[in-house]
Amino acid sequence: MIPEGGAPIAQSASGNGTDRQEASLHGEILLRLRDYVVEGNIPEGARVPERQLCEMLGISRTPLREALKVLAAEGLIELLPNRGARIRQLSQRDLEELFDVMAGLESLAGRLACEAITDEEIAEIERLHYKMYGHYLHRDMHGYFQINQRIHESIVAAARNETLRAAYANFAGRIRRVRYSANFARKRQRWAEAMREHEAILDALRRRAGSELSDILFEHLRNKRTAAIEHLAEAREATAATAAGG
Amino acid sequence: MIPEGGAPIAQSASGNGTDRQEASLHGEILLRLRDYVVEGNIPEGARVPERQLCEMLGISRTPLREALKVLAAEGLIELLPNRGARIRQLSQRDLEELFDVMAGLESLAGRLACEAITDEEIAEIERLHYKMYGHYLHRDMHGYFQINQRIHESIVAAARNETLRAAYANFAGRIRRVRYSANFARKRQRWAEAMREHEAILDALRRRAGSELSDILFEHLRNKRTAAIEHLAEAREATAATAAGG
DNA sequence: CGGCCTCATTTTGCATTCATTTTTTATCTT
DNA sequence: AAGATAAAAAATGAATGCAAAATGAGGCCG
Repeated sequence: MIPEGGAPIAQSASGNGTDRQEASLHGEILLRLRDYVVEGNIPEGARVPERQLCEMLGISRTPLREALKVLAAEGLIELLPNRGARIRQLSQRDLEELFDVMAGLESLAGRLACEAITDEEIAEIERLHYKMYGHYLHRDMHGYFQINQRIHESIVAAARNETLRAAYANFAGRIRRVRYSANFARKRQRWAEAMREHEAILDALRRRAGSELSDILFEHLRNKRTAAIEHLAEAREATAATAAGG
Repeated sequence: MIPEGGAPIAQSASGNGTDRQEASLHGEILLRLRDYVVEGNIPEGARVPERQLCEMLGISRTPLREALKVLAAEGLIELLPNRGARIRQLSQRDLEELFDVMAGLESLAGRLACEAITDEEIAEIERLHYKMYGHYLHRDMHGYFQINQRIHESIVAAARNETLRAAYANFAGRIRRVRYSANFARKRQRWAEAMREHEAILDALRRRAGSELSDILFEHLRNKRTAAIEHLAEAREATAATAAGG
């Protein structure tokens, strides 16, 4: 007997760019669960009872468990033996490591992009850059961040390396929930720096200076990391205090 | 009823460095299957009937299928809908991409290593380097390759980034079977070049010149890639000819 | 004689069931 | 009353059963 209360399955969710394997229940479930987790719909460290998810998704435990195993392999959740699944709690160290790996991958993407990028693609990135500059001038954080992400994705796409793109998407998914909250909210100085770095990125890209671009991208992401970690540490302290204080 | 003909389960195989999750049947199966595939015990593109694997491993299909899903997520096998698992056939393009990603990760590892590596670790790598040089002088390919791999692993270890190490191990596993056969068998010139590059790597490492080391490592791996792809293309042509010719 | 269609067999996908382990709760002891 | 203990409830891990899809064989038609 299949419970019918849950959400419909068919609507393939719009995703984070990782591999899509449609049409098989567990594949569909995987996509939906991944997005669900990545979007941050479940609090960190929270237990995820299988039964509940089954009802929510309207399926039996078998395909669900298969999907959970994959998500665990991707690093999104933790699977404690005999104790079920938990949303993976990222320690500060984990985040530092993830940011560094992302930096390495983008650095690589920039280097490869210089070998293959077309003038049209560069023009498109320039267009995004100036649009982003507009958001910066208007202090529109949300718009800025969105375009910023598109620029970085464009660079990864220009690398013409599907394996790299998939790996990048995977790591991006792991830190996505943190990344959203890890902007230089009030740090205007850092924001200005980031803009300058982006100009340098564009410049190196125009000149197809792969090695140089690689360096700039790494440093850029490194600075992002520092800002994000600081921000997150403050946020966690705050929530810890709230939790403790009542 | 559990068939008892198969191999015993308990012996945790020595592995490729990816995450270990012992003690749960599917975890044990995952380790064994991964090693089994990585070692190249199954020909490329071959179908792997679940039933047969179940008998071989002495388990039911449920944990096996969970393990297969994970291996597919890791990129070691392919899971065609309703058509079962195949050992993933790596196209030449796939290999190029994989080598580039490996190059990027090692490049990153070198950069990070320069920030944290101790004098003792450098000394250890130097020791390996000279040992490798000995193998080079004696034209001992196998010994050379083994030490070479240990050097690269040492650099990754020195990066002090567990996330990076796991990703590196994953990608290394995917191309392991190819890598073994992808040496500069008769190309003595390339071998000499590789030795020179290794000296440059050591030099940059001693000076903790992260950005420079990053460049050198990338180029080093890039050259390796070229050699490997060429070698593999020849090998595939040969086997194709053999298969066609009878 | 070769290509196509139909049917039997095999294999995969999923649900259900059984066995263990964990977690909770109620009771008992100190 | 607090802690420990044991039984009950719930959740996980694995196996089995059933339906659907794919593969292969055999016959039919051109």
